[in-house]
Amino acid sequence: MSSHVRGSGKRQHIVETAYALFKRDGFHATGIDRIIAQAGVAKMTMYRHFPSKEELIVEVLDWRTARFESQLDRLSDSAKTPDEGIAAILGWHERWFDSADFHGCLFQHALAEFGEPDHAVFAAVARQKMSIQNRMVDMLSQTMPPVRAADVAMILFMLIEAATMLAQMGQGKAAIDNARKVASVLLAREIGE
Amino acid sequence: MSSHVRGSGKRQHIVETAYALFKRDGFHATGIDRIIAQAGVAKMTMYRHFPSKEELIVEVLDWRTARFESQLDRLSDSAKTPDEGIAAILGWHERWFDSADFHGCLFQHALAEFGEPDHAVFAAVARQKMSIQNRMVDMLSQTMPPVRAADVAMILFMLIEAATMLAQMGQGKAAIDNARKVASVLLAREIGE
DNA sequence: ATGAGATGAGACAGGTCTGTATCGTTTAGG
DNA sequence: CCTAAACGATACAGACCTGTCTCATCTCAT
Repeated sequence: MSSHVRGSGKRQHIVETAYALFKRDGFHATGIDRIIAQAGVAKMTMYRHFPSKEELIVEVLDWRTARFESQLDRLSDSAKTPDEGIAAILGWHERWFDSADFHGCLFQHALAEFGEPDHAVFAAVARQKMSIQNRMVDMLSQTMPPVRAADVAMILFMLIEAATMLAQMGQGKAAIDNARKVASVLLAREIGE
Repeated sequence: MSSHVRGSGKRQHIVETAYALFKRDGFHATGIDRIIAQAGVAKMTMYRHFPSKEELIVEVLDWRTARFESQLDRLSDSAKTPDEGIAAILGWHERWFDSADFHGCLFQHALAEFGEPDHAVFAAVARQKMSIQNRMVDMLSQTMPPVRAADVAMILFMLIEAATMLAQMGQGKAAIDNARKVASVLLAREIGE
């Protein structure tokens, strides 16, 4: 009764259910049994789609990366200048911090639980973090030399990542405000040499 | 032969052994059996000192906070100006990133695995993060008004936290360099209003 | 040296974990 | 309608988890 999800929609349903549980409880703390129970799916159905829990985690992270990218793509369309683009990204994060079930950055959490550099989950995290960083480099390269764009992008990236962590500790508003102050300086004047 | 650790030194030995394992493998992924085996200690010895694994985790975090604080205290003694103090903290982190068994920030990892705000581990993380932040506020208050010192301290704190995470992804050097660039601007000129 | 506390060693309980196997049922496409 | 694939339900294996319990041994201060 509850679900007429069919075709390959079952696979996606498992991914999104696992995402919600991983986000709230963590990866090691979330068992396969809880995922399939929450998804209303047989265990073998999950193991036919994903060869292991680890592969499911990678799939969840990559799906989340794609969704995040498409959301930022929509924001970029309505931003003409780099300043507007950066402001849009900061605004997106500020709204995210206030969303109902915000539990910090899933990729930061994945990095914490799977910190070995040759782990598949580590690679998925690196993909997402480089993706957002490259996005800002591209935006900033419109109005500044590429070397400086890389520095400014990394600084903004660092502030956003830290703001996400601080948001989990109840200081998201102040963190975003301070990130904006630094951004305005970085985008207006020179820094470094 | 391996151990003549005795008295209440056994408790401390368990804490430091658990610290090394938690740091490398994470909290949920590290079982009690591995901790006591690595420490060369009976299971009941551990459970007489710590009522539960969760309390052991809190103890490990608080001990690590104290050690971190005493290290920074020594650095503060040889720093006259806020600029020197901030530079010393950044330098400490830069050396930390290059240390042999660097695996990122244990407190960030704890926050990832125990993200519920009313959890004892969460509180231990918050203590450490506020501690380093307050330390910088105190340093900066020597040469700037307290409101601005709070903002600058938070920005520097954010850059340091993000640099620690980036160091785990192999970008620690560039991250610290960029943190230094922002610090020099924050300490020299005005920001915000 | 003697009694009290700390410890070592290991069995044990009860639960959960990942992953596999089996079998009956449902669904979808030709 | 009919066949082949997908799915649900469940039992199962083997390992690991946290935490408790017992008992022999060791250490140390008095």
